[in-house]
Amino acid sequence: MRADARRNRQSVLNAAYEILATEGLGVPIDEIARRAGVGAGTVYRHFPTKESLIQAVVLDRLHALTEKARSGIDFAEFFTVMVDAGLTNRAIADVLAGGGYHIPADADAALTAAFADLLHEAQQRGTIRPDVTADDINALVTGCVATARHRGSTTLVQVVVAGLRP
Amino acid sequence: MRADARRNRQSVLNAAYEILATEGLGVPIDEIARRAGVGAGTVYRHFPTKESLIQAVVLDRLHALTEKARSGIDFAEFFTVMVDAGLTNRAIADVLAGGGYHIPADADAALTAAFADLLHEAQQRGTIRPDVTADDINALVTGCVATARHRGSTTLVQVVVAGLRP
DNA sequence: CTATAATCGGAACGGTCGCCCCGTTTGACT
DNA sequence: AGTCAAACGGGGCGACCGTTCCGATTATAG
Repeated sequence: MRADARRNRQSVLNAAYEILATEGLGVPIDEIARRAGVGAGTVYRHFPTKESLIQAVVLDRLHALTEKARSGIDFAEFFTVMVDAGLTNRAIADVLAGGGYHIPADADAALTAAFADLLHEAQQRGTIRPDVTADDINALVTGCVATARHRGSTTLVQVVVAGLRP
Repeated sequence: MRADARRNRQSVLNAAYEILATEGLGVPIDEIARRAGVGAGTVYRHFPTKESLIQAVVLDRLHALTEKARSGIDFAEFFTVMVDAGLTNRAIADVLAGGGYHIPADADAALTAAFADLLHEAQQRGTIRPDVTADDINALVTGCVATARHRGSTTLVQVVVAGLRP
């Protein structure tokens, strides 16, 4: 690959990462291009569709979360990790909320599976109610993120964690 | 007011109510007009903006919820009432989720106040944790609605209600 | 019945956004 | 240095949507 192409690709990724984190999935491609100092056409050469760019930016975040879930972390703590991820990165929050764009099945499934395992383990150990599913948790994360965003506090997390006990 | 005007106004209201309930706030005005059997211009004669039409359709629902909150209902039960409202009427869910359109301050405030009173009372009586706010509950309602929509169950409501106890 | 003013309908406007096209530039290899 | 394919960029297209406009229509008063 040509040097300028590689450079531009990286610029686009950096710009996309920053803007998506602060603005969410709604930003126009043109703005990402402008911030990267390239034309919109260049963005589309490297990422054939907006969805693919979003994936490129978001996937490693999801992988990081998956790893974290696999690291023997306490379930309740992992819950706060996910809320933090959504708070820090608006694109992540949008993705977790199921906001429009499609995430490739394998990555999504990997996170879901790791997450489900963690949940299941906690349920076996008796620290988490047996009747909740990974989907439920996802919704709760989304709710916590939404509240925590428009005022400071994260007391909701404690409420939810308390409710998750048997 | 001319008879046909009144008739059309009612048609628009009916159509808007139905479609907003099933599709949410995202439906184009043209579709509401089509369903009402009128032109888009007619819709705009009666409701100068999409927001005003949405208000006309949604406000009495909010008032109904407010009354319910004032009727001495149990707090936990009221929680499920709100979730049901969001499940039955997608527009309500969108509004509760703070989805874009502006609801006039007085109606919003009335619901918020009634809701806050109910919450406060329950907290005085010791059935609800003292450190949650009405905003928190709203987020939880939204989360519950989201989950309950894309699969059947409403176990989340029980989780949340359990978590809300001191 | 007729005049007239309110009402109607839907084509058209303006703005936004994802995506494509193509004339121009530029990096890399000889 | 010269060549040329790869990469660039930004104008433009098409779709969508809220809103407006205006010629056609129709209800109603006299």
